[in-house]
Amino acid sequence: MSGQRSGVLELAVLGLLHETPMHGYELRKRLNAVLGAFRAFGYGSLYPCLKGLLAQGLIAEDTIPGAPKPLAGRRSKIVYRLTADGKERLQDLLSQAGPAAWEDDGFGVHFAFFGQTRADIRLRILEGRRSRLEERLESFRAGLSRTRERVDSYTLELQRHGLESVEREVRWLNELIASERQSDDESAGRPGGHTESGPAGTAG
Amino acid sequence: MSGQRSGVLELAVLGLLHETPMHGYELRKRLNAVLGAFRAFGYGSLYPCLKGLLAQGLIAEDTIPGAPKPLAGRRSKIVYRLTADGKERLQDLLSQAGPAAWEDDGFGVHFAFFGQTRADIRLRILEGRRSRLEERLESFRAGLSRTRERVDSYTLELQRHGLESVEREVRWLNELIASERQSDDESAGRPGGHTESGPAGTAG
DNA sequence: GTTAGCATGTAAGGAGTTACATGATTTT
DNA sequence: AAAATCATGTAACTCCTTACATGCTAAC
Repeated sequence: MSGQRSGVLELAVLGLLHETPMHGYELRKRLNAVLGAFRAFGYGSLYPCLKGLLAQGLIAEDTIPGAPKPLAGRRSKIVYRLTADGKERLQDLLSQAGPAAWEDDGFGVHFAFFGQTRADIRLRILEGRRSRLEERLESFRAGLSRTRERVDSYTLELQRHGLESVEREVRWLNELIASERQSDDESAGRPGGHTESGPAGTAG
Repeated sequence: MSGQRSGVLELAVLGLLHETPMHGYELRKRLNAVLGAFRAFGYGSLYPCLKGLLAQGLIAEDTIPGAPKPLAGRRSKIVYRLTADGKERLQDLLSQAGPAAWEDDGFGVHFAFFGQTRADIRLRILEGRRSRLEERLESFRAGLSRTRERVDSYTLELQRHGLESVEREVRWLNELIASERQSDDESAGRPGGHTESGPAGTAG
C-alpha cells in the first residue's frame, strides 16, 4: 500500500544522498550525470519519490530558512539527507544479488554504487548479469539459425548491431569479473573481506 | 479514453502482422526475436494490446474452428491479421519522424520496420537519433570536466562504458546515414523515390 | 528588463509488469 | 504418465511520464 517503492529511482536517490546531502534540483543533475547513459529522470519523477522516501522516514529534510548568502557554490531551500533507517535500507538494497540487480533496469544503478557493496555481492551481480546476457545471446543465435524466415535487411542489421552490443558488454563483464577475482585473491584472509579496490583494468 | 495506445508494442505488433498473419504465441516469439536485444514482452502485455487493437479495428481475428491437422509447422486457434485501417495506422506511425522515433524507446522498433518506411523519413530518424546521442555525449563530457566531485571508481567505470557505447552507436549511425545518402544519390530522379535497398555496408 | 537557469512541486494517466489461472498437445 | 511446450487470457498494480503551475535569482 504505502511503502516499498523499490524502483531504480529510490536506490539511486538513497545512494546519492549517502555520498552527501543535497536538494532536489542538484540531485536530479547528479542523477542524470551518473545514470545519464541509461535513463533520465524529470522532476515529475524525483519529487514524488522524495516525498515517498520522507514518508517512509528514509530521508529527512533540513530546510534552510534565510540563507541569502551566496556561499561556495549556491544552494537554497530544502536539503535532503539520509536517516539511519535510510542507510539501513540502502545497505539492504545493495545486498540483494537477485534479478533486480542484473536485469536491464537496475544493473546500472547497482553497479554505480558498487563502492558501497560487499565484494562477494559485486561478483554475484556481475556473474548474474553475464549469465543473463549469455542466455540472450543463445536465444538470439538460435533465432538467426532458423533464418528461413525472410527477414528484411534492416531487421537483420538491427539484430546484428544488438548482438554486437551484447557481446561487447559480455567482454566488459569478463574483464570486470577477472579484476574482481584478482582483488579477492590479493586480499585473501584479511579481516572483513570488504575489498575497496575498484575496477582495475581500463585496458579496452 | 479508448484508443491511442501508441507504445512500442502497438507498432511492433502492427509491423509484424503486416508481414504475415499470426496468432499470439507466435507473435510473441517473433517480437522477442526482433526486439530481443532491447526489450522483452510477456503475454500479459501482448494479449491486452491485441485486445485494444481489435477494439480499434486495426486488426481482425480469424478463428480456426476445428483444424486438428498438424499441417506444416503447427498452428491453432486465433490468427490475427491487419485490417485496412490497421495498414493505414501502421503507415501513419512509420511516417512520423519525431522524438518518438528516435528516443531510446521507439528507435529500435522504428528501425526494425525501416523496410516499410519512406527513404526520407528513414534519414530524418537516423539523423534525429544521432543528434540525440550527440547531445548526450556533450552533457556527458561536460559532467566529466567538472570531476572535482570525487566519484568512486565504479561510477567512473560505468560512465566510461556508457560513453563508449554511445560513441559506438554514433559511429554505427554515421555508416547507416552515409549508406542511405548513397542509395538516395544512386536512385535520384527515379519514380516514387521509394528506395528499397537496405543498409549496404556491414563493414564494421 | 528580459532571457536563462535555479528551485519546487501536483494531477492525471500511460505503458507495460507480475502473478495468477487454465487447458490442449507434443515429446520423453 | 510426466514433463515440456503450445496457447490464451485477466486483475491488480507499479513505476514513472507529461503537462502544467509557480516563483526566485543571475547573467546579458
